[in-house]
Amino acid sequence: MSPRRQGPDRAPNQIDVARVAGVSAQTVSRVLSGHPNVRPDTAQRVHAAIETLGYRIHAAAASLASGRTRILGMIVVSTDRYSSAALGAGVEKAAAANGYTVTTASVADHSSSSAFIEAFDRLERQGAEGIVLGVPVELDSPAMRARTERTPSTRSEVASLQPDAPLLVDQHAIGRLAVEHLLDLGHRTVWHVGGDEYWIEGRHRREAWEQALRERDIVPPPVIPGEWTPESGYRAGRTIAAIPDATAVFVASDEMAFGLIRALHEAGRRVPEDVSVVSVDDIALAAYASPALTTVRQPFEEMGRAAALRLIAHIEGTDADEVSDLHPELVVRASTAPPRG
Amino acid sequence: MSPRRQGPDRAPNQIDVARVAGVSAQTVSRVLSGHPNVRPDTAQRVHAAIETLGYRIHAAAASLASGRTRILGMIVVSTDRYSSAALGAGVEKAAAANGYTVTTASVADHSSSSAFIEAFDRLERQGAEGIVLGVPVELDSPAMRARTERTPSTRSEVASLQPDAPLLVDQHAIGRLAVEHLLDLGHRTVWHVGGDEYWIEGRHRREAWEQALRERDIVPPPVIPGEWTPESGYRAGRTIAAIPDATAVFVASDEMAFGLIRALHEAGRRVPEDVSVVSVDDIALAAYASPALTTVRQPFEEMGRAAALRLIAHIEGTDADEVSDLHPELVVRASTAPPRG
DNA sequence: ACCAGGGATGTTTGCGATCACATTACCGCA
DNA sequence: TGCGGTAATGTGATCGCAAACATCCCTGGT
Repeated sequence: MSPRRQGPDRAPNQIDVARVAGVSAQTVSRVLSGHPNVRPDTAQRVHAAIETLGYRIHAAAASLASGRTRILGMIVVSTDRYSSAALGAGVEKAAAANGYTVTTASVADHSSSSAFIEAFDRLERQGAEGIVLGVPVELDSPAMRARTERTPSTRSEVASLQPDAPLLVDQHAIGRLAVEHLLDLGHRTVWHVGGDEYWIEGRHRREAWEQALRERDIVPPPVIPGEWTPESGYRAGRTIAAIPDATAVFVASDEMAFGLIRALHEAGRRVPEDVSVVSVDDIALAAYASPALTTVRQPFEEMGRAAALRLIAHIEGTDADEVSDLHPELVVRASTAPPRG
Repeated sequence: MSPRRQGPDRAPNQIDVARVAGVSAQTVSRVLSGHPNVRPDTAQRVHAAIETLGYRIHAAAASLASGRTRILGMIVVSTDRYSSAALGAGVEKAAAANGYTVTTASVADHSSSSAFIEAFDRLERQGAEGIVLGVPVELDSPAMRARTERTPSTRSEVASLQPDAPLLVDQHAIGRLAVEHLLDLGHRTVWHVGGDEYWIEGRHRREAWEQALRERDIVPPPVIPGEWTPESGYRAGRTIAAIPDATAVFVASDEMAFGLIRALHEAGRRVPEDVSVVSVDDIALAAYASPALTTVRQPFEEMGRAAALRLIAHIEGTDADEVSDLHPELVVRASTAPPRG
């Protein structure tokens, strides 16, 4: 793949292999693609020739000829957010297991929609046969619609491109699990520190929180805004600390919970004695916060895996063997307790 | 890139564009590659034709013809470790800024060397013109040597492939910074919770710790082993807690520090009053630990950026404009204090 | 012994772009 | 007016592989 090398030191191709093995190039191709109708001893000779020449298939040539690239694209936010990393690992693993490679394009969080389009185009140019969207994208714009029609895409958190399709991991269930745990402990109401409303997950968690409260005839207090980062959690914590009768908080991510709890401690409110906190994700550090976080676990790697498998099934026209539903799970640790008194 | 489509609905190619614009395909190619000798108005017509047809260049065909792919490979451990994620973001960003795309291969931590080789081969087949190694690989084996000779590679943490080359971020400086901070506070000695010795960073940090102690005529106490994870930090913390006169610890990563501090607290040792802790990385959550972590900051994203730029410079034969040295930096927060008494 | 059928292999063609080289158009200057 | 030189564009060959089609040979049935 290096600039067209001349002379005898250029990379060997199928013709070279064919010559050494004493067969035609087509037979080499057949051996490589696992075609059934090749005599075992011929295949043997071909493999030997491949070995001695150090031949490796030229992916660009193969995909030009076949029209297949076996490339999956992935668009993620360019932060070190834990969730993106784990999700990406899941996608990569599932792709590799199915003979696909993954190429990544990252965009800044809160990017303009044109930045997405550009990332999408870059991946399409590169030949991506399907794209995992690990970012909040408006899929309704004409530009995005044209693209998602052309190459199949999966929002990592959404089961399909149908706007009303169930989420890959039920975000409403997450909110419900958190809120009901707190109410069941005896808290009168639950405050909410939101994720970024720009993200669909953030919106859904808030909606679920509201709904769960309303079902018990509780009027939801105002949402305290956040944006996933520990810093924003800290700011929200100062707000909460100023509300004397706030005894229970549902915060949209573990990383925000770290900031939140710090702010509460600084204000002299103990967790969980004075304030109970439930968050979402269950990152590796959640168990090592002070106090250890009660949180709703999301199986990120599984989610990435599921997204990739779904895409691949779509690409290859096979039925997506129904990916086992991915259920969020409440992990009770030390940041929640019944209210005092 | 979808399976060879027939008929009039196939994707438009340069010939189609040429026809619409009333020029030859070669001229279209020239316009696309920014060749200087094209009249502005013809370029205009070509662009218009591209727009109306929705033409997009076919990367596989282009790279087959040109011998260039502008693909960078990246091998990372398939964990959700913060450092890998941030590093990857840096690589991606720098690559995109230079017209390269990044394809990723992940391997499990502690993989066999054959797993690396396989990942490397996958990336080479895909056409990677250079590979960023975000993993600890033995580069000395014949198999790896053959590969790194063929396609340029950069260990993300190493300045070059020379075994004795300076590290991209001076790992020895990290250890020195940490140890000297603690000694300057008045501690008699410093214990060390190691990162994984399988990783070169882990080894270097330990060496620097030993050396810094010896320079002040202190005999290093035994190393307490770890493996980057918070869990291993917790285990190490129980060990430390059992050592009555341990007042200062240098732990090889922030994530381990969370576990370590938890274990110390459970054993009734306060941080920093009884034990001071310095770690490495300065992840986003470090400031929100209890207590906030004193740590040696590594600029992960910059490191990724630097690795990518260095590779690209190598590929294109231009001189690597000397990447500004990446200096680790001690961030003093609340986990360190002078020893009592 | 002959033919049908299919397994094993070879030959030809084309994927979409770029490269090297050929050609044409145009300019300035003697 | 004619000539050289450069800018602008076109033509054919080629990259490495796989699809489609063609060929050959062997086997088994009658």
